[in-house]
Amino acid sequence: MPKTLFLETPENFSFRQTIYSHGWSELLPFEIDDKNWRLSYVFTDKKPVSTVISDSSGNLKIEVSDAKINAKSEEKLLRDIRHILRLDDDLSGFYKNLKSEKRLKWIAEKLAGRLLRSPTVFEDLVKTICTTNCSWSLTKKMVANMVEKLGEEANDGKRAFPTAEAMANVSAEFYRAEIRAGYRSPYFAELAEKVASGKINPESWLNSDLTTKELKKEMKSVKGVGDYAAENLLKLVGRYDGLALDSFLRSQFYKKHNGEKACTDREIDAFYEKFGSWRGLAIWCDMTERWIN
DNA sequence: GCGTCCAGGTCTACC
DNA sequence: GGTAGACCTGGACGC
Repeated sequence: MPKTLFLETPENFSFRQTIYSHGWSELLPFEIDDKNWRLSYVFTDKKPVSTVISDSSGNLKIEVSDAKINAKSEEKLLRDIRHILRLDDDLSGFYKNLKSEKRLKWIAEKLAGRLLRSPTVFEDLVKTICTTNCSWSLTKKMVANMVEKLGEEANDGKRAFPTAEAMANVSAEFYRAEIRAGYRSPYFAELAEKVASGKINPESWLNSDLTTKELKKEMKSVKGVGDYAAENLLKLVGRYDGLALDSFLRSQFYKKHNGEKACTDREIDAFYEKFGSWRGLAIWCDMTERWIN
């Protein structure tokens, strides 16, 4: 039996802009229904909880697969939903920063800029490594394999993203043969072991006292995380000073601002320098303007 | 059917 | 600090 919960959202929040803010909504356990604008996700607590989230007159409607969910788990579930949809993020500084640029005024008007994220930094870290040096279809396949082969099943048959412990229980060869992760396989085995054993704690990156430069260095100490991956993770923990340039962003920039011609990363950097500590969010919104506008 | 290219890059060795 | 070459996979493309 399902159960329905509601969660109040801030005035300057757009459910559609947030769930479609980047590709994360296409990576399991996320599933997006962009005809009815519903987002599904399987959360992990003591046992997996399958949910369908939708916009309901300015509030969030959350359909939970397990009606027996207790008060404590319900509280954690709502806290996780606040986290993934960035309900507590303050983007007023970003919107103010954009006022000087008329062509970007749509960002504040449409309430864009909240980047969907996972309940844990660990999950975002693994998924980010899955985006490196491969097509988007392969990223989806690797993540789907992890969820289907290592994730715990909820009562409706859907599966959660695997825990670090579950990921540490399989070998690099498993990642190569079953997940199809290729050369990334030993990276995942090593990362899972380090997180499961407490040698590294990606969740601490959310509220770290380190400077962005120091935090980026710490992120890059994880095998498989380079400049792009670290800057993407920084965006997901709320720091936007890096552009996280990848082949997608570069090609979009060449098309939109450079007459289809390639240019250097330094030139792209210079183009967004005026947005200061918000430049990473500015370039992402600029390059994805056509996604749902 | 087969070969090549490349995609939401990173690592290592070397200079 | 900068750079060349290697690295898995699988879809797209040309032949």
